[in-house]
Amino acid sequence: MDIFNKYGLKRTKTREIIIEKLKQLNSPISSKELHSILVEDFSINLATVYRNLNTLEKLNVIEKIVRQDGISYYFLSKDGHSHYMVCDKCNDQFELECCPVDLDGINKTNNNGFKTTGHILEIHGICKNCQKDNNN
Amino acid sequence: MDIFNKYGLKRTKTREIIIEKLKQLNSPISSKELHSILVEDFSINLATVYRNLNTLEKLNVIEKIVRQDGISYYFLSKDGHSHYMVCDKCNDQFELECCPVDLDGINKTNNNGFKTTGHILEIHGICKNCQKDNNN
DNA sequence: TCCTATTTGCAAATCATTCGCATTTATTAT
DNA sequence: ATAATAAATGCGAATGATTTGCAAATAGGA
Repeated sequence: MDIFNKYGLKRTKTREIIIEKLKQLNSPISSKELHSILVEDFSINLATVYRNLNTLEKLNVIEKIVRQDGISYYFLSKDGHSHYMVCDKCNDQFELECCPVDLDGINKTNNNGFKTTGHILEIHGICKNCQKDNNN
Repeated sequence: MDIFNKYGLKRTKTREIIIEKLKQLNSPISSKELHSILVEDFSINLATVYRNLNTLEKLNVIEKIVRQDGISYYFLSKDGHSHYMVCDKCNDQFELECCPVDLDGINKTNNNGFKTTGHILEIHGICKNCQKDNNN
């Protein structure tokens, strides 16, 4: 029995193409961006994209990160977690090879009884391309 | 000459009380929360709070962080940067003693020409209090 | 004190996201 | 395969945070 069925949800065409596209992209994308890519090939409503991304996130099929622009970005869940470098000029993204956060250290140094469950890290900077293009 | 003057801006009562309150709080706060605290004692418009927080951020007097709830939080700039643990239940915040991100490691491991300028880190978890209160 | 540029208050606009509701569709039992 | 029904979709309206236009108020210099 598949994951949708398990929670009384349906395996719809919309969900398939959303998951498929996220797999292709392999990089966080916003609801609106994803919608505008999908409409090129399918008739699909923006609200439906929002709803499905929310659903898929609850099922842990995808993950969400809210960037500093205040917008939610979604990507297919992977084993372990991932972080990204984001170019401040072109918004291009690069996945980090590994997680550079010292979790043990955090709990040792901050003995305030806080039980950490996760973390959000986002590296900002300028990508290779934008460093040349001094325009913009 | 003070920093406002330097940029052709005025030292208004509003700005003074905003800075004063952020100093007292010493912890990131949203525009709306700040406004609702300030209106208790002063007549001040929400849009004015938004505008001033934006202005102060541009002057680097304060810093902004967009949390996973999609809302902007502001706090007085300090020497060096700071990160916070945020309780997923009560939203209480705790400043980290030090930055647990291995920046050198990042640049060594990810040799993609990206020039890092900064990073956003947010630790999620459950605070001491909310761990007892199994209610909520 | 007067002048002028900056601020403020207020209401309307914007932008991302969510919601209500009627219609369509995926499942499951028949 | 067909009917029954719960979930999904489209569409437009609602929401909530934040911004903006504009007229009135105010700070700081002459």
